[in-house]
Amino acid sequence: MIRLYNTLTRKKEDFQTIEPNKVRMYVCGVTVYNDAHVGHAMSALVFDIIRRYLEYRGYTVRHVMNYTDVDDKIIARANKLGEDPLKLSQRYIEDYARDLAGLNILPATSNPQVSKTMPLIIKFIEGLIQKEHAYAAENGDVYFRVTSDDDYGKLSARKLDDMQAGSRIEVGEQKQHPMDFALWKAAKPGEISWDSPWGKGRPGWHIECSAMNLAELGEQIDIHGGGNDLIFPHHENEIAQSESFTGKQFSRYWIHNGMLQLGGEKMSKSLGNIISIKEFLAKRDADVMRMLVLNGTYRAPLLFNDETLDAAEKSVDRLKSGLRPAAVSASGLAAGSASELAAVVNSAKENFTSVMDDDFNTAGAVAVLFELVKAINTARDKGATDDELKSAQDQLRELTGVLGLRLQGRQGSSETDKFVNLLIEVRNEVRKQKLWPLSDLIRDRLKELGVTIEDSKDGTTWRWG
RNA sequence: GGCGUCGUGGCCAAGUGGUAAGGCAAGGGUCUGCAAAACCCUGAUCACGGGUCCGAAUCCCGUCGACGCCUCCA
Repeated sequence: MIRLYNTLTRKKEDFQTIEPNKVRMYVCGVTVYNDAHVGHAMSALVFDIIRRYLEYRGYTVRHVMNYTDVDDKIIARANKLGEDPLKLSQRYIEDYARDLAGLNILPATSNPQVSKTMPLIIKFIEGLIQKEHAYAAENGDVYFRVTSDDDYGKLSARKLDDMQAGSRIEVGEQKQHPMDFALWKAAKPGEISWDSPWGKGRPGWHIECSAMNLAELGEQIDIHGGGNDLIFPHHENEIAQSESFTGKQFSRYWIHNGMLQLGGEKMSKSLGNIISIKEFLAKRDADVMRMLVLNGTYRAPLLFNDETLDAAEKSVDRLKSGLRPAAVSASGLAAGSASELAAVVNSAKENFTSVMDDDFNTAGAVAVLFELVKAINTARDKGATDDELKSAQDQLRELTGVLGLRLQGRQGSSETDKFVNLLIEVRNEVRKQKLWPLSDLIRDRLKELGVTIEDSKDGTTWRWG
């Protein structure tokens, strides 16, 4: 039984899907107006890991991630660049998809866009007006009436009375209550707009997700996810809209990831302390970012700096060490050692599942994998053959795969490998003659070229990386 | 100010009632011409102060501190 922490109840709960063995999961995507940063990567990774694990546990996951392609910032950027806003956002949608692929994140089952959901959004708003949960203002804006929703504030644990102090009304807004929020915004001159019963305009931020949820997954979903900075107001307002519209519970479980921290602060576009996914991938392997996330708790803040990244990189290397082939001199394991290895392999899967079932405890899961690595390496040191290592290494590959780690070493071409082998051969001759300075020179120079040499009493091995 | 999350060894970080997983770093050792890798060994009583309990890092109260939200935001 999987248990997960539900923001709605602030407790861990048993995971029960609406339909047996099927999961309807909606995760808030990004607003596409410039390069996505590693904070977005964290969120995408968290839900990729959750999705992979649910699939590993036998669920069919319908994973929807939206793109907000109509928005103030997109319009502002497009105006600045003299570009059509929808073309601009389309460009960044493709760009983000590439970033995610670079991070080995599985494509969502579906990626709806606001600009392609207009008829349903308008229908949704009309429905809310009919039920008196919303009202059109004279200027063509439409607002959601928060006082019409009895349990408004339940997700973020706020009460309307407590919130009014901090709220504000922009010039030109015609709200009946300060906390009312826009479902539809009347177009300003020159802005991209769509026709509606309230005149030309475009949707507010929150309504799109409610509408796309309905279109893609139906009235009720199992999991709704996103960064914890979306709890209020975005997700709170989504609940208000959807539940007021359908009269049913919207999402059973709400999962929120913590924020990536850069220098003690949340990384965000508005703070400007940004490292883009592209910049990251130019310097480090995708596995490093994933390991950074895996080593922590998805709900907690995640420290992103050279120190934590270096450690993550070393951790990835360590996992890879378990996949190395048998020693050159491997002559087979003694019976006792073979059964020790078998015992760890047998318990690994069970332990892995048991910790992951507990609210996706990836840090615990990684610890299980390190135990497996240690057992494999110990067996190799004791003379295990490739054959004897196989089932353990298969297990390691399977479980790291569930977490989305690739553990690929750098590859050379068969051409370059020939030359490396030649150099190793020459070096071995040099070593026989005990010409150590020359031998070490070859090793050092190859290291600079990305080839690591390891000598043992039984021979020399090498690898890229 | 309000609401929320959290405070575990040098760093990252599991564990949420029965005497503290794992990774990184550091030190010692085996192996090695040297190195690297791998393996073995070495370290914390869990922010602080009260309380509940036979027993608490784990529950309750308080203090201090950090972060997030309350405005766009993964």
